[in-house]
Amino acid sequence: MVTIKDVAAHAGVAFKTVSRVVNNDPTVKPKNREKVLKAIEELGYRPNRAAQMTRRKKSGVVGFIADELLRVPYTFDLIRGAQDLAWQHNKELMVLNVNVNKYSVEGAVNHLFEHRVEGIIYAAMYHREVRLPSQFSEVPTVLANCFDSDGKFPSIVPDEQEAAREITANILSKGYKRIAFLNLNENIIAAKLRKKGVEQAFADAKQSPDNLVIESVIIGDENEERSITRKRAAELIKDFKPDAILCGQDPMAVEVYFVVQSLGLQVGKDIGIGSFDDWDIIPSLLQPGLTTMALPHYEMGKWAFNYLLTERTDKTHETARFSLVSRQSF
Amino acid sequence: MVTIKDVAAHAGVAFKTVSRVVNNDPTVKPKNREKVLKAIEELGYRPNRAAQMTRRKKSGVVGFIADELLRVPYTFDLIRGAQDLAWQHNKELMVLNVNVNKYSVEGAVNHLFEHRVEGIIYAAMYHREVRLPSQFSEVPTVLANCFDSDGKFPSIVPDEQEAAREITANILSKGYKRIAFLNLNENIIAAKLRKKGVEQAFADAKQSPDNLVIESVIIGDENEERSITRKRAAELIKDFKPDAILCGQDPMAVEVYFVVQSLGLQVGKDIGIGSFDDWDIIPSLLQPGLTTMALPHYEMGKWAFNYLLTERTDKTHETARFSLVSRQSF
DNA sequence: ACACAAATAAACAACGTTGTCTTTCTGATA
DNA sequence: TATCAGAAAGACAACGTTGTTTATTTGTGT
Repeated sequence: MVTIKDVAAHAGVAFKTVSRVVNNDPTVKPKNREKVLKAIEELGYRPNRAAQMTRRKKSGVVGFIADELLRVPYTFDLIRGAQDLAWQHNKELMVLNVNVNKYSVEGAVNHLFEHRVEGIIYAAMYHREVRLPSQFSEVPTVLANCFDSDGKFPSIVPDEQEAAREITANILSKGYKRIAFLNLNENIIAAKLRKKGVEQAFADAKQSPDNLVIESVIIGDENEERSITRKRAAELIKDFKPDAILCGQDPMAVEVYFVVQSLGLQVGKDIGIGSFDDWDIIPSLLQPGLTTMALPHYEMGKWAFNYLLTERTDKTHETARFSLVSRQSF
Repeated sequence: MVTIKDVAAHAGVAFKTVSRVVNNDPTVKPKNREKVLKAIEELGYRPNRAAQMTRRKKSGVVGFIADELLRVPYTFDLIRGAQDLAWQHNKELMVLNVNVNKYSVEGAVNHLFEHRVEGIIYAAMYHREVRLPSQFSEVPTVLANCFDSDGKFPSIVPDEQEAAREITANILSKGYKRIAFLNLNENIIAAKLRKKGVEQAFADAKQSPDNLVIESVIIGDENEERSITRKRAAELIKDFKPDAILCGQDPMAVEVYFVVQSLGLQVGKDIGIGSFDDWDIIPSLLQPGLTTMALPHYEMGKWAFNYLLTERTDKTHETARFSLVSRQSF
């Protein structure tokens, strides 16, 4: 590979002058700068990042540990958010996938340390509490879509409660009165908080809680879960007679669409449906399109990277707002 | 950060000895090795990758350019495949996302060159022809899920024709006789080849082409496309009366499921449905589960990385086999 | 105890950059 | 024209490692 010295020889200047040109040092005479640029062009010189890093003693690398991520499509937006900002600021984002079976968190952190990362973003696939090995305290670390019990690390998580409140308020404001909320399993944090949000919306709107049913679907065997969802949805429609159903996640809404159709009803007309996630193409695939609260993954990714960038040290615990993606399901 | 010299001082040996220990050089006496390991442990020393790279003149980095990738969930398996192999061989996979609006291919390649990548995998979101800028010839490059017109680069693409033949043969072998194939737009390579595969299966099984209808859905406005799919599916069921429908991709199958249900028919009983892609959770979300040909993205990613690893130079053009994921839709 | 080879360890240079210090230009002023 | 300050360019060291050469230690056979 062509080095700074090759360029210098070709241009007939000292190699330090080439370095100056490459780094936009203004103390290079235009004539020399031109010569150097020409030589760079002709030889196809590109600075060697590894050498720069060793000399500068700065890596410009931020680590991104994706814990069990990427099995759910939209979670990739977390990475995308961080990536976009990294690119803008001329930093490298080193993404490492970890999961229980194959790649350990310890291994990932070691790897990142060898690259002298200037910070680490630790992101979880779903909103949950995490416990990080002590190594993390050696370098600025931010948690995205998760938090640690001690509150030792700054973190950003989706504002579940507000999201649930917002979509419920929205449903109510359209005149729907009786709502069934098919919540996720309540030992998941998101489910706990969303339940509160839904109830809050009811209280705010001064609606009787008699018009609200909240049920949580136990997550166990996936196939079983699906049958249960369909069965419960059918029963609810028959017994409770809701005029709107709120689903814990978009895939659940798909089931409900099928149930509704099989009962000869029409979504958005006979019954309203709302949901959470904005899961890949699912909401727009359904007919009518599913109105859903989009998880703020992209924003969280950006926030996390920005936190590291600005070298903050406060242990803030931020929440990010979902955004309502309106289609025609209610 | 603690360096090799700090460790040496702490252990009371020459810093070169530490280097030897780190690199498993057998010419270190057990006693010294132990001292050094202890010092490493105590000081928390980690080799500096950047320094290693400059000295060794090898980066150990392979670039992965994801062209418009990651908007479709399963395409991530391309990366996963490459990543897994990279990890196994102690290499770095540097993934760069490019797309028309934001990140240019030229920019990505430059970036990779600065890191002195030892090879590049260029992957496309869907099976298609690509035209790469000349820079790529400077470094070993493999194309995954795409190919170049000149055949200058080795490439691996899914075996569309064989996949179509296989699933069609499968459908026929289960006793289905009349098949409607809702193909993708035929100016897409996959659609062209799959059409051949379906016809081949019919010929192989000595079935009359009268029992086969192939239609391609024009991809334009997404919403419009969906209505068209539903409309055509309904018409076909009514007029052509197929006993099985093969869909160009899983999302299309979702539409067909709804149509079938609305006609009071049951998938897998009154009518068989097959598809292509194995798109995220869609196939298992449907009831009954959708039998579909899974794209071999993971395998292609692995193959591409392995090609670079073994330093092959032949310009082979490989195909990767889909795998049939059997559920209950036919 | 001695020579001598083999095993081990140390010293020193090198990788491709950038930081710092020194030297050499350049041009304005007396 | 001589002087001098400031601009520009060069020389040299340094970053943290590994490759190579040289020196030291160790162990063996006499």
